[in-house]
Amino acid sequence: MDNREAILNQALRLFYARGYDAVGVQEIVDAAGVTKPTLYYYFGSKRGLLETLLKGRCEKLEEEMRQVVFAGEELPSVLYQVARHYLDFACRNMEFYLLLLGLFYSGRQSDGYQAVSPLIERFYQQIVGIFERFSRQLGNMRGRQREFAVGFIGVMDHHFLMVSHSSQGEVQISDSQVYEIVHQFMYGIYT
Amino acid sequence: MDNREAILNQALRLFYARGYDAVGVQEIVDAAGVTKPTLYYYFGSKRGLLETLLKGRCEKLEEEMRQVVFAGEELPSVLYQVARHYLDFACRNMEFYLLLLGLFYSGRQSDGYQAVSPLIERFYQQIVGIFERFSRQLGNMRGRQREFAVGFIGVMDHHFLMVSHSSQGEVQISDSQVYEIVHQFMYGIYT
DNA sequence: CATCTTGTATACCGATTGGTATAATAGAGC
DNA sequence: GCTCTATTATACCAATCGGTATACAAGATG
Repeated sequence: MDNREAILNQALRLFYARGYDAVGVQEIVDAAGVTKPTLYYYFGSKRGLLETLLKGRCEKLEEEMRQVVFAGEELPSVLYQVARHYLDFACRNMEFYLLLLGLFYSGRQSDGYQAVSPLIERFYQQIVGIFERFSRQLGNMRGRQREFAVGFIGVMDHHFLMVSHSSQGEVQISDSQVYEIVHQFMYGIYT
Repeated sequence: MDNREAILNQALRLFYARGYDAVGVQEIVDAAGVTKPTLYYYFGSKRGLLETLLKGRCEKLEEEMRQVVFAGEELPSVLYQVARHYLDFACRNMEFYLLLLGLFYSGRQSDGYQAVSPLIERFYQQIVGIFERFSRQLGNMRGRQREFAVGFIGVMDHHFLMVSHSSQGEVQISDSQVYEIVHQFMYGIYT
């Protein structure tokens, strides 16, 4: 059972660094110190390995988010808490999070996109739910809840990507940075 | 010389659909109706093909942007024009643009990221330049020009990605959508 | 002890990978 | 006609691809 974890960890590391398609099964099992049949015993296929990897960690993110999405009576405070926890998760699971983003931005006929797309959609629904819950406070939204969610997640993702690009190793995002990101989203750049 | 173009076109189509690493050289030349030595004659390697492909189209984007970045005396009108032209380019070159995004979001040790990263950085500098030029109008920016650029591009990219996901074939972004994106970026969601 | 399930390794499969050595073809300049 | 250069095809390379047939070891259960 320890081997299973080792395979998942090494697969994450390698997929993140060089991409799902560029990494061979042989390389993964070598790094994990096992042989191919062991990998295929646990995951059935390379695609199955990817799906197991994504699903497990995505459920953790979704779980963490569930506890924050409904905490707060005011939209700004909810958005701030969501951003704080979301970016915290991204920093704590940097490799996984960047892998997720990369797969989501890859070609739609690729294995990676097809595996990640339904998981991302679930997360989007959580954020859309926030804007629906506070739609009274925002005046006439004209059904723009999803656009707001897209904008909000887009800003967070892109910021995290750029921060992680300009620093090697551990990534940190301070409270004040989170505040600025959310503030800019809510009130624009003309503060 | 016609074969060269055919190879570039088919490579773009296939890389976009299934990813750079997942597409073999053989498949590209088959689709283009040529043979492998022809591809290697023109581009030297698979990586060289990708770089030629990216460089050629990126120069077109950069050229188009140069004509807009300095047009206008007010920040809002410049941002609106930039967004309009940028998203126009993205719509007109959907496959190329999504390939670009996908490569930029992929692992840093991958061929794709390494080929695309310097090209994207040049584009970022163009946008950073806008916020530097209008820094007087924005009050104390505290060196946040790059953060604004990151936020601006992030919003546009993410919106385009979501629009292209939810529609197949030709993608269009109306003037009013562009207006909303830029408006939300400048003034936030509390309009 | 015998059996059954779980997990792992050796050794292999056909297909495909990126890339190339060699030669043929074609058009241009002399 | 001759040669030079640009372009293309045939046929091949070693290496790697994802995946598997078979056997073997270990622990639990009867």
